[in-house]
Amino acid sequence: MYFCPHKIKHVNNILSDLNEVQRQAVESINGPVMVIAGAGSGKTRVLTYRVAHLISTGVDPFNVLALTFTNKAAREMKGRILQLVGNSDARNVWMGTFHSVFSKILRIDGHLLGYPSNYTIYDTDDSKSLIKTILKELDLDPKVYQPNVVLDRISSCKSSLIPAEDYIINSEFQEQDRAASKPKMGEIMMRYKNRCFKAQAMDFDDLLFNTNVLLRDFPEILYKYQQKFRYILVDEYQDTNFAQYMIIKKLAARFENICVVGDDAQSIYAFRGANIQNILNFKNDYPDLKTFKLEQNYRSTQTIVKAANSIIVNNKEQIFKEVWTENAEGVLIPVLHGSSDNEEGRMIAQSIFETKMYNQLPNDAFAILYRTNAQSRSIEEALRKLNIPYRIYGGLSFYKRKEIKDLLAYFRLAINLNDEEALNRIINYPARGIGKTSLEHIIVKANEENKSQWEVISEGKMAGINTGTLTKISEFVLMIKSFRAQLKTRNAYDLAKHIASSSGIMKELYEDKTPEGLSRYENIEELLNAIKDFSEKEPEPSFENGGEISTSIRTLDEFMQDIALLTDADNDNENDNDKVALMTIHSAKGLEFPYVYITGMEENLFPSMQSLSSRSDLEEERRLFYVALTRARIRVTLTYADMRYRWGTLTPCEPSRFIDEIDTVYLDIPRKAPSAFGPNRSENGTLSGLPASLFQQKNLKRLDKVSPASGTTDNGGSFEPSDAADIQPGMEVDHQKFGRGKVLNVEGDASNRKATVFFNGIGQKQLLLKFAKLKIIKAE
DNA sequence: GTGTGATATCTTTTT
DNA sequence: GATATCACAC
Repeated sequence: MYFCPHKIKHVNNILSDLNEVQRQAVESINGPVMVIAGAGSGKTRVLTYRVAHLISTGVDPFNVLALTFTNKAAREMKGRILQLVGNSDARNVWMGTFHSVFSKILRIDGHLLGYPSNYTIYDTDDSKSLIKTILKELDLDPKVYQPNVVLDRISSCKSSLIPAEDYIINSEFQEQDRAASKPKMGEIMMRYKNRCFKAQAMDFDDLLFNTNVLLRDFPEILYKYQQKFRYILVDEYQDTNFAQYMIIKKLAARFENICVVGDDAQSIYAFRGANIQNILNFKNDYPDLKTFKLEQNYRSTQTIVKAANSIIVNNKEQIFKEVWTENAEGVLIPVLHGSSDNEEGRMIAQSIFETKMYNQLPNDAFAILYRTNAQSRSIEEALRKLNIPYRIYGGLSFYKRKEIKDLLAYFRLAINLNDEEALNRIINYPARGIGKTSLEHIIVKANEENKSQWEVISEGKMAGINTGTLTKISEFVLMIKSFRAQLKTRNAYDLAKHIASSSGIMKELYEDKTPEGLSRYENIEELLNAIKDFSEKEPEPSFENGGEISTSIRTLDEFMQDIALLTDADNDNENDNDKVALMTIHSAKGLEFPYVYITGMEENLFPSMQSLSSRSDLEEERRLFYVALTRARIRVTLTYADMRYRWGTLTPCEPSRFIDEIDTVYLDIPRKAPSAFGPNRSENGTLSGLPASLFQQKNLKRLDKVSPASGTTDNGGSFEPSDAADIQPGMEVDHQKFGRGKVLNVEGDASNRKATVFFNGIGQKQLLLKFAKLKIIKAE
């Protein structure tokens, strides 16, 4: 029923875009497949084409599961597949992060484990705060049992599928904990587990842990999902942990149509339990495995590819492969060196400014990468001084801001009355006279009588609390109950607005006239706007309702499920995207930019101090550097400083060993430190180490095809935009930055006309025609 | 019970 | 430099 001759022709055409190995990997749809994909070798391409190919050969999209690590990757992939298949069937593919897909499974079948379908998801802050409460109850010193360390331990146990019950009786662990003078670790773990369960809450690791339990203990459930997910694809397989490995193995056991894609050289999440052995040993699990190695890099210049290779050979543990490229040799890697972190920032800003002017590039051709989020400040300052617009990815997410979490806690508590962390957060915010001592009474009573805190306060009988406070508590209970009563009847936006004002949060923030208070108020408004958008959006078809689009109202409950696993990187503002990107190297994984700056190339920072003690940690840092280098298409610049503010004081720094590890023939080290503002000339007389001839080299054309960002310089002044009023749906248009695309939709009145355009290889963009320069190529 | 100011600790990296 | 916790005055 999915047979459609037209579609197949379409996909066959696309197959001709692929190189031989890529095509084989896409076409081997039956049986286990492993794709070892070097950086920039078209890994995402293989995955998306594979899904498209599956669908076009008649596989029902409902039977396809594609797992990624970030929401962003999932969304991009989905967009590209929709484009390839040209059919909304593809919407029915289950595509998402491990955590989001498993959380969905648990919403459907978690009742077998005793969880309601609207269980709460605790984020790291909730987990830490619960640990602190437990430490207090057990009268343990938080300096000995640092919440971070405790949580790490809990987390890595769950990632390795070790239940707390096993941990606490395991003599080896007891030994270790005694040696680390943390003998109560097992007890904390048990308590943590029980408290989460009582609160009907799961933390991030529980989503994996419990999914595994579900599939392990309920054969009929396992059977159901095995039947459903006949074709499984896993992205970034090198970053899976043991729990993820076991779940995938179980799901794939029946049909063994499993395709994992990864690059051992880019494994950078061992610190949170990723097990590189999963990819190294994959062939032991599936003897008739087909392995494909993608070694041709289409992204970067020869210099970058070879420099990256010269780094990674320093690692011992890896699958042998040789990444190569046909691209132009390109420019050497400039190494800039400033006297302080502030000067480092200035040099980067200056270099971007010059490169941008010299080559007429947009801001988003540049990315600045760093090891730790704290490094962004000096760079931001320098960019601001030169009026270079930038955008920070990661850092504190919108949903982690205090005011946002406060309001969300009201929603959470209304949805799940047992959500302890939410309750503790808001029972006295805004201040209503229920203080620390009262809360302690409540917690003690709840523990003594083995009740939830909500049960205790809703019964209203508490010794040791004065009657005035009791009244306030019962008012609070009544308020939450009234919110709860409206969950199913009002749409998300109406109810959210109601809660925001009648909880007193709006008033509290409105009265705060400091700049921070103002911005907090605006954030709440932004959240409400997001909920409004959500309320008006069509619900996605889902597995449970057979893909049917439901017509019922969108509730707050649904909104909370939607955002529980979202991170900052997910609210992309499509309209203002011409900005320099600032992010950690970790969050740059999977992305590419024409020009990349890797900053803070200093010992103890990159590689980080903590990694220096063990070889495997150092190797992970080196892989991280490899990832950073291979993000760049045209030029990568390394920077470091002699002095840097750390913990508020100026500390001296040494250049990173990683600079020495790069073969010097690929480096461009200015003989004398360049001045902060003079033109930044290197030895061969080129501006910022960039020969003008770079753009005339014929091989680089190939790069231009992949992403037109740099192609704009080729036809410099010849771009003449068409009149915005002439743009109509169906037209083929050219955009200076995004290249060719098709107009899908146009809306809004003359001054505010907005077009939705699908750009080849980039995806769907919303453009304000007032600003976007589009040239009509074909009028349908 | 609330609010203010002083001080200790901090920094990996993310779902 | 920023945030979380603590001590003390209301």
